[in-house]
Amino acid sequence: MKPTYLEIAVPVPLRRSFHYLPPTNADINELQPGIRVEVPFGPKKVIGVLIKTTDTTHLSSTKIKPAFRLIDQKPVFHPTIFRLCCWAAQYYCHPVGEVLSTALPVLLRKGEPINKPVNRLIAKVDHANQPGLGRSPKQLALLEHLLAVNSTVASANNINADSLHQSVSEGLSKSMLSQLKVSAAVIKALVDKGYADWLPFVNTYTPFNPTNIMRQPTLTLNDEQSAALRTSDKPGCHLIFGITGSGKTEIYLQAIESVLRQGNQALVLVPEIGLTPQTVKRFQDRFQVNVFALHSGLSDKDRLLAWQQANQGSAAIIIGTRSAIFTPLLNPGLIVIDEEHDSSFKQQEGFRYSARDIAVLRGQWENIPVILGSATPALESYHNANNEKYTLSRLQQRANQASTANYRLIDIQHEKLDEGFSKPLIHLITQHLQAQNQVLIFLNRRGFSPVVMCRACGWIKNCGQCDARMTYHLTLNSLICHHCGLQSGRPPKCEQCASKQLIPLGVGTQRLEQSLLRLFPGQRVIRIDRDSTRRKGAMEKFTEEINRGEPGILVGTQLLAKGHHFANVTLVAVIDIDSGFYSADYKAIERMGQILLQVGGRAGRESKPGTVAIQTLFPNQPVLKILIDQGYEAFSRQLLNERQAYDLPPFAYQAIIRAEANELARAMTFLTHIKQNFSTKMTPLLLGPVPSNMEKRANKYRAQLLFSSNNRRQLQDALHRCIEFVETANISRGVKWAVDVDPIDLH
DNA sequence: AGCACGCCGACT
DNA sequence: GTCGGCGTGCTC
Repeated sequence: MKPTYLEIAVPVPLRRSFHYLPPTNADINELQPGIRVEVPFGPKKVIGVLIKTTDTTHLSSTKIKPAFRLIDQKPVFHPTIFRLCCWAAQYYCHPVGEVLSTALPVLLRKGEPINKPVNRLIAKVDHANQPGLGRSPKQLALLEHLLAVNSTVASANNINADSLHQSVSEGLSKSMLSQLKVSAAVIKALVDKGYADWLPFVNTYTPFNPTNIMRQPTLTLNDEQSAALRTSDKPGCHLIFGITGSGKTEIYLQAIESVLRQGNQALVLVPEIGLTPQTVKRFQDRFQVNVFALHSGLSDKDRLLAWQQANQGSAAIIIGTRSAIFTPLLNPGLIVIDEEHDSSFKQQEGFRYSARDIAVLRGQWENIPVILGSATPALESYHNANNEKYTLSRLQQRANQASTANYRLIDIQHEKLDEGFSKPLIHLITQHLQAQNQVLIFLNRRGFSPVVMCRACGWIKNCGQCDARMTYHLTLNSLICHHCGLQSGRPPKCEQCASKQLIPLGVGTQRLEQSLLRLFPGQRVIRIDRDSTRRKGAMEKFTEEINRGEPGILVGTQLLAKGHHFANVTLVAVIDIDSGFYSADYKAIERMGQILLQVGGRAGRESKPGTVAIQTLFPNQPVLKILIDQGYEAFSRQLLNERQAYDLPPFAYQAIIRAEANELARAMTFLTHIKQNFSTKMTPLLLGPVPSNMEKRANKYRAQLLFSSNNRRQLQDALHRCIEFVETANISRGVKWAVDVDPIDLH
């Protein structure tokens, strides 16, 4: 018999697999792709994944080592997830070992068994009427509990560890006992009397029961919502383009409801902003099933538990951020991507995948519907809907009868600004406050001022490690670089001419907060940005205070635009929209439009009409006018026309090879080598290399080479050839390089 | 990515 | 004379 070799993906950034001999005592039937294998790798032991077995190898038999052991009997990867990972490794040009690794919960990555037996206290008698318990009420109660747990029905709303969901007829684990507040002494006494004992127990989960899934009744949908729900219930991808407040979540809920009724599971992806607590709560309030929210505070153990229950069909709904797209589902029924335009669905480092795009593919492979929802869809999604790759449902009414906000541009070309505020805006704010309403001030720039300048000679404090100015932070009385985190004290004098006249130029949220307190004495001002909400629970405290509804002013960055609803805000003021117009990045305008509508959507909920006031130097800017006069769809069409004219995505496919080094020349030379090696000049187009927008960042010089083509296949071929070249030709000394397919920012 | 091997400066 | 700096190269 020919020897069989194992082709193993090892979690290292190497774009190739490694051959091993099977462990000496391996059962040939267990060699299925997707099992974990512990192997020697250099001087270490690592956990790899079996890609496949093969009868041939290019290696001499002296080089091949035997694997230590097979960790799994059955593949730890659900077939679809395994296939998705292999596809993603290819598509995103990322080492397959690292891709597989990101798709697994941390504990499984480390080689934990999928089902680790846990010791449980189990009754050793079949009734509680035992001698010696008459004077021990607590022991008797415990024994009765151990015998009675059979009939216990797990509460569905609790998403904590192993205390529930499984049938508890087989005893109680340590954590369950401590939740029941049973003392160690009582347990010990019962064990000593021989009525109970600790035995290893393997958790298994059974698919949830699809009867009696509702906790709250379904709401009535309006015509638009009903149409959208009907459209979205078939396999395929469905875009729900609904203005803020149009009731997208209710459609998700009802789509999920019909999936659950068939005994199938739903996977919901949300942006990275605190998992939008209100959304999660609505799911848990509606359904009487296992809802797992994969938030950042979860322990590795809880994460594995959720993964297992999803994998075994007992979790009915899984809500998570980007990486949750790799959660296996026994009975997949639906994938929902909420706020699908959100950039957090694209990982921005390492394995740069788009969870949204992977979701669409996963839906195809599992033959289930995928619902993408947004008030401001990404241009590529809208484009796909226009091309009938996705269905499109529009929701243009606010479900709760609230009127839509009216937008108003404030021309500040001839206005003298008082710490960022124009006179008309101050007037408007005063009116809304006097009417006992709340006002939201939006500025996407934290800190006090983005520039500190010497009045005498014009010197500006720059970051020593980046090509960037340092931002002055009032609370710390120091300067911080927002790109690398470098912090330095406030300079006492100009470092060029020694003048003491150093002035902060420009406004950030801290400065707005301060001037609001001066302009509107006695008003409460709440600032919400990354600095003020860093503390755990701070955001919750703020939202609670805001929702009490007393008049006041909220000032903050885009944190304010995401996920939170403020019912009493009637005026949203946008301080500086103009930076979107002169950015070098062609996607800046799209993002500007999205953020304008998202933040505008915070105004005028409930019955109070809302106003959105926008300060701008360019009140006649055509795209801005289209957005405000005709809405986001007209705005999207306009941008798509421009993208088409310039052959930009979604009309072309792009990828970037990024390089960073200690000197710019090194990074540039590296990329030039790649380009020169690539003989075909026509397709795909190679642009650059060019230094990145911020050439120097955290003491590294960065450059990039852009690939652009109308043909995805050709783009992929070219990329793979270039990577092959980099890995064989010895040109990457001192250069850190990475591939970004479908980049969302071109910096 | 790790980790080892390997060849040149400041120390008991 | 050694300890250790991180440059380069390999991992089945």
